[in-house]
Amino acid sequence: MNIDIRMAHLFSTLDDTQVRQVMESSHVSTLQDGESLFETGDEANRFFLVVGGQIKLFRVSSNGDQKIIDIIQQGNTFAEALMFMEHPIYPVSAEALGPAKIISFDSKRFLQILSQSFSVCFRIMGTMSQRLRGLIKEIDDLTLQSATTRMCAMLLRRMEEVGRSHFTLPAAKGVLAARLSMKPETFSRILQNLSSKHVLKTKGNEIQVTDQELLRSLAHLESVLGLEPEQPCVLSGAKSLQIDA
Amino acid sequence: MNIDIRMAHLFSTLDDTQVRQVMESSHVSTLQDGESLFETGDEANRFFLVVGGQIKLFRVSSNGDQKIIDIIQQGNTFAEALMFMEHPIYPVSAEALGPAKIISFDSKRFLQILSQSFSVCFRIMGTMSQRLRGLIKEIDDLTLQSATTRMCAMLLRRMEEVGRSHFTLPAAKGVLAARLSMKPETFSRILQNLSSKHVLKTKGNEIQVTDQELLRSLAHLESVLGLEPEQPCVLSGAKSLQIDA
DNA sequence: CTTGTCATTTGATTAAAATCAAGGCCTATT
DNA sequence: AATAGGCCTTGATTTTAATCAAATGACAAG
Repeated sequence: MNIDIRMAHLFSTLDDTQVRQVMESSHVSTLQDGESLFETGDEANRFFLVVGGQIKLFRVSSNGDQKIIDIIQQGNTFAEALMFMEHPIYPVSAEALGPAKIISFDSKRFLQILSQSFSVCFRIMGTMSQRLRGLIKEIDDLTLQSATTRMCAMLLRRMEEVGRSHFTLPAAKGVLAARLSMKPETFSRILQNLSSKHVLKTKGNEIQVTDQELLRSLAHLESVLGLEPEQPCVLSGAKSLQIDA
Repeated sequence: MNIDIRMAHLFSTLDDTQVRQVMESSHVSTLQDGESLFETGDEANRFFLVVGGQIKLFRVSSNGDQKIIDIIQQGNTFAEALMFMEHPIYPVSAEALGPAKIISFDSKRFLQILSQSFSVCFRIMGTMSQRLRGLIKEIDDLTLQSATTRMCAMLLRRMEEVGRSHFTLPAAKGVLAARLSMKPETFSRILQNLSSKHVLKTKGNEIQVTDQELLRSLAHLESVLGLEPEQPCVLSGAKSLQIDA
């Protein structure tokens, strides 16, 4: 096993001895698509590093549909925040999104190592407060904004991430829909509407943004009000999806 | 100056001595609307607590218009994540949104205090992860549930808090509405509908829960599906608020 | 090449909550 | 008591997204 866990910044400041210590309590698993890692309410005595693929964190509501809280990309750790709690319980469920490979670590053991180094502590606090920020932002993404706004914000984020106006969606549309807490149908319709407004072109999972300006304003809800009312979208079912006004 | 900075989770586990130490390096400022606190690219050696008002975090894009990243509400700290980084640079600009009052803290000094003991670090990490959990819960409160569900959950919480089925709403209805992320009108209608279903009686801000059973099930969305469809509520405007169905 | 499965799209409909527009009802001040 | 300004309520309407129901498409297995 020659994976260097220092790729994850949680471990990046550990020296060789510490890495060895940590690895002693670790366990590598290969997961198939949809395979569960843990569920909401399980006792949380391990945390994880995604070595390959993606892990989906989600909750299931009583009516059965799931809200995707986060999708952890390879190279990142998750559930490490819980290790500082008294009776840690996973607040979400986790399963592989496509085939994935993960390493799990014993929380207690890692805490012991932490108590040797402040710099590792500080790093963790850094990640945690970034995550806090992210969640807070997500909360108002979810409350203050419409489905279209959320969609545009996501596209914009993605666009800035890759640095080009042409890119591939980072996951299946249905998954992204859930992530943005909307139904796949709604996702599809919004995309279709943006397309009819010449904001972007789609081909499968390929997106080509053509009107960056408009996308940006839609994503921020500002200036949208300033747009001139245009003739309604010709597509009959799309009445409710009009961007303008 | 008798502000207790322990209202912020970052400080919540500090003892009196530590609070005093932290306060020594602090500085209180009153900001007018639009007054700048720092700009993108500035060296980040302080972090902040919003005591009053709101602070807007934003970036200015190349074409000159600004993108709002976040709005920090009073009682919250911001830019503290940066203090755990190597060469901290503010990634956003910050300015007051309306008149605001903030306290700034010296990051290095705070780190020194942290370095005094692992237990303080661990406690902070503990609080942070609790908060993380809280936010996750809040996210699905907001996404997985309907306005009625949120309302019922809030009433139930309140009821169990005071331990009686008769209680006073903890704030003005409009405020509660905003808290539950709905409009005052919606709040009013839901209350009215619950009333017509004999779940509760209202008189001003007084609530008397009469059907605890039903309230509970509405708050959990379970078993709601099992209810028999009843005749529609007589009030014409209330069609969309029916609980059953 | 067919079949089956799964994801996506499309259309029609319904439901939930926002919005718009009055009114009503307190309570504080004059 | 009269008036004004806040809330809160109510009604009508519109908007948004969910739901239901079918097509369509894509891809892997046989």
